[in-house]
This record gives sequence, structure tokens and C-alpha cells, in this order.
Amino acid sequence: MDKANFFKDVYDVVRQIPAGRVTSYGAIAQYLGVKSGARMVGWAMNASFTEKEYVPAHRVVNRKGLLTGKHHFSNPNAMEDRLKAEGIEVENDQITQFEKYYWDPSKELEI
DNA sequence: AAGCTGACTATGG
DNA sequence: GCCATAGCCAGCT
Repeated sequence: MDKANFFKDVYDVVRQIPAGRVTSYGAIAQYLGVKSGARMVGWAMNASFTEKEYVPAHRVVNRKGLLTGKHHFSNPNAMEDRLKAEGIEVENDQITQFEKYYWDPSKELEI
């Protein structure tokens, strides 16, 4: 609202990610209708830390299933730790069987 | 105000 | 299959 609706939409989608599932920045951007707004999604995640409501940014990874944003957490180990806590197997900062855990908002939430 | 940066993705070599 | 380049938009310096 105060900020771009884009950010709010990103937070809303990320919060709707079910536990044990992950998605990619591009998927969210595509769901929001921003074709190449993947960077904005990542930027929104960075801004999400300023948000009062918690945003499960650890469930959002890049298209390769790599935990690129883990370094932005309070503790770089927190991201994979949370993912593991949700039953997602993470190895070498990368989600194993990424396709298995992949959650596409445009498919699950439907447009 | 202008330019750089950035948690990305797709394409080309 | 990996490295380099381009496109994208908004925030920050």
C-alpha cells in the first residue's frame, strides 16, 4: 500500500506457500504478471525483513533450487535449517529433488 | 537528479 | 554444461 502493491502481493504469495514446499522468484513474478520481475521479488524479500509480519523467505529460492538468499538471513544457516525442519532435504545449499518440492502459485493458486 | 546495485532468468557462445 | 551478456524494475547512494 504505502509501498508498491507488488511488494504486498509478493508477501501474500510467499505466505501462502505451504510448509514443506518451495517456489522460485520467477514463479512468483510470473504469477503476479511481471514477466521479468524476478529481481523485484528478491528485492521484496529483502524489504520483507522490515515488514512486521513474518515472510517465509526461506521457501523462496532461485530457479535452480539453490539457496541464493540464505546469506541475507540473520544467520546464513537459518534458511537451510528451516527448510530441513519442514522436511525439505537441502544439500550443499541446494534443495534436493527440487521439482518434488516445487510449488507453483500460478498452478496451485490458479489465476 | 543520475547512476549503481541486486535474494533473477533466459539466451548465446 | 559453464561463462558472459542482456532485460527487467525499484530502491539506495
